[in-house]
Amino acid sequence: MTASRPRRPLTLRDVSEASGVSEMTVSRVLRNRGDVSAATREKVLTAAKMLGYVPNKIAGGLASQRVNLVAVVIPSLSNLVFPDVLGGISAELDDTGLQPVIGVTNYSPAREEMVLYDMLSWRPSGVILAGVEHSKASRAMLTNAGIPVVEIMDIDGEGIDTLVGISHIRAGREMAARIVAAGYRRIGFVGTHMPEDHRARKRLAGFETGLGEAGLQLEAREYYQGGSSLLKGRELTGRILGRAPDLDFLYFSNDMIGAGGLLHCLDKGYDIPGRIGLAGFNGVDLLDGLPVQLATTDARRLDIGRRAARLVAGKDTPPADRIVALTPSFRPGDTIRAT
Amino acid sequence: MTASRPRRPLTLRDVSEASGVSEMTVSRVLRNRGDVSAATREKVLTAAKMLGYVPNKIAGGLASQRVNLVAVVIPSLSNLVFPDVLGGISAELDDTGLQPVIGVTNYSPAREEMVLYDMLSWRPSGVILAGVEHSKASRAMLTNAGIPVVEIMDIDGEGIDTLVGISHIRAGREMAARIVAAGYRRIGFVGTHMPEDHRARKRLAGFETGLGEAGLQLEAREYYQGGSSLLKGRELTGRILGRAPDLDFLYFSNDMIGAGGLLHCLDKGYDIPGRIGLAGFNGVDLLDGLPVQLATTDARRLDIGRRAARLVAGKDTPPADRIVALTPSFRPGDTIRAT
DNA sequence: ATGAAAGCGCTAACAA
DNA sequence: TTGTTAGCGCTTTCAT
Repeated sequence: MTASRPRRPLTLRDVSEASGVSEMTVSRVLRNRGDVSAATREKVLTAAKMLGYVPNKIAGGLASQRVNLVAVVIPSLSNLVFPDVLGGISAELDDTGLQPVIGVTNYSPAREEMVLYDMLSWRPSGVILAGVEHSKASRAMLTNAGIPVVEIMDIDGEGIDTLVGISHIRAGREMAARIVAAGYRRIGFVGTHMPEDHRARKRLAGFETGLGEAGLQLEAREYYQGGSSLLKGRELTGRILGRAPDLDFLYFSNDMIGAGGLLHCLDKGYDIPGRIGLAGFNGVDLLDGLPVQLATTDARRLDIGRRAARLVAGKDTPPADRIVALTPSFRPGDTIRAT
Repeated sequence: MTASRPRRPLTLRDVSEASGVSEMTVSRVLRNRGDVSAATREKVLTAAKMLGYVPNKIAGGLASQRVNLVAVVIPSLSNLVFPDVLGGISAELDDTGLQPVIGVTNYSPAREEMVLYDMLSWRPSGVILAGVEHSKASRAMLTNAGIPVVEIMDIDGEGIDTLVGISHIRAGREMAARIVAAGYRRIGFVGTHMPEDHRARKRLAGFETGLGEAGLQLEAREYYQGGSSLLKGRELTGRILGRAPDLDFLYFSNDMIGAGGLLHCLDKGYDIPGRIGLAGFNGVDLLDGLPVQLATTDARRLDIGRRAARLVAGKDTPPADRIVALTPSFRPGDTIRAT
């Protein structure tokens, strides 16, 4: 038995009248707050359900000065890594009454600023955002918001409040060390050329540092723009090996183009990992079924999401130094010689 | 020059006092509404920026009874298709002042109900949600909300308000017709077993209808649960061909497991598309670099997102029959014999 | 072009 | 256990 189509959205008052109970008590029942007798409770719930009442959180938020939203700001949804992070956040927020609201910046600081402004105007209970590089205005907004702010993915830089992530500089450096230890010497890099993808940039910087520590340097680089796909990985790999045929290792800025590169090398019949070795970054499960498994670094995406969520939810307290540093783990796969 | 850290969030009143202009005029400036002299305008903007004022949309929404949010409800983010849909929505909403808010249901009707309840309690200007199958309560909520409701992806079923999508029944049926026309006769299916993935179910049903019209039927099926990956596609394909080695075609419920199946067949050295043909569904670009291109059907994800967004934004008016039917397009790839 | 008053629908704080 | 009152920060409406 449903009520007929209302022209005006229902309010607490409607439920109050239908149940013969004060608005305040109705409010209490609907929020499970305070003591309400079982009988009243029943009456109210029945009336609310019959009318099809949906509370107005706009009004509720204004009155209580409290909003159960957590702003989550990420650069992209099509980059495979972010859905994983969101999964971790969402899982950990599930039993807290907090709800994530997602904003996408497309790696643009200007857009990030707009998205933040928009989200903060809803007065969320906390903010989780990717990266530590933000415009001055963004930093100011976040500082002034007076709510927990967790910057995720990257811990190389100055945080606003709390950081949760891995060091990409170190991840790049350690990959270089492994590659050198495995005996590779003529090493090339294939990666994105987005100036705003700071994490990719830092990995490369760390990688070059690592090579330098072994007295080596990058022999060739190939950059691309836009999203990553197998096809692009193939093309770029063909190109870099065309220019520098004697490379014996390729480091890719992510698994997707790394896998494309791998397919190119398989196509050409190169001996992997003997003649040439390959490594990507992220640890994307999606690609696990390829004929040969790409070496990579697991970026701990799920854990990053979880830890960040626990912090904004108040389940964890931030460490004294305000940095939660996770350890990326190396996955050898089949594309790098055993040391 | 930034103002010092405020303990209390800033209000219009603060900007009003700092600029010596009434709250009302400040409000007008900040929303570009009504006539305000250039001088006043300047004063207000300066004051607002200096203080770092961020408007309170909670209060604004309550006062104006208008909220610039569009609820977007989808089953999953890790399924590659939804980010594409979101891309279309986001692109089309960009110049409307409307903002998408994403909710994820994990293919659970109960969760969909909760997500909807939650989102509707923020009084959004419209709702876009995937699929036409919803709980009775969900339908009631949406009907009573008094806002545009666009159900996307699927047009096989009864809509609440407006539908934008493709017919999955027809997509399955047409794929069957092509396969039969190409001369394949012993056909198997590999797909998800989620009872709540209605679109996959309908494609299979349409596919079987199509086979039936040619006097054929499925020779074998292999179901799986959970997400799709290359690895899973490999395993299932190995399994189904183990059980039914004489199959000459495999229809997969999506491109990801289809690609896995393809890799398995390449591994085994099967003649593709001679000895065995393969087809997936969706038209996912990500996989374009595989050694052999999988036949598939482009599900028009981006267009679906765009058209849905145009409808909720009022850029388009719904057709008389309230159904925007898009035509999925077949992509032959290399895994199906030429007709 | 600008301002003053009222009130959006709810909840905090207090009273009964 | 239930009810009353005031007011959250903004926008609508009307006045000037």
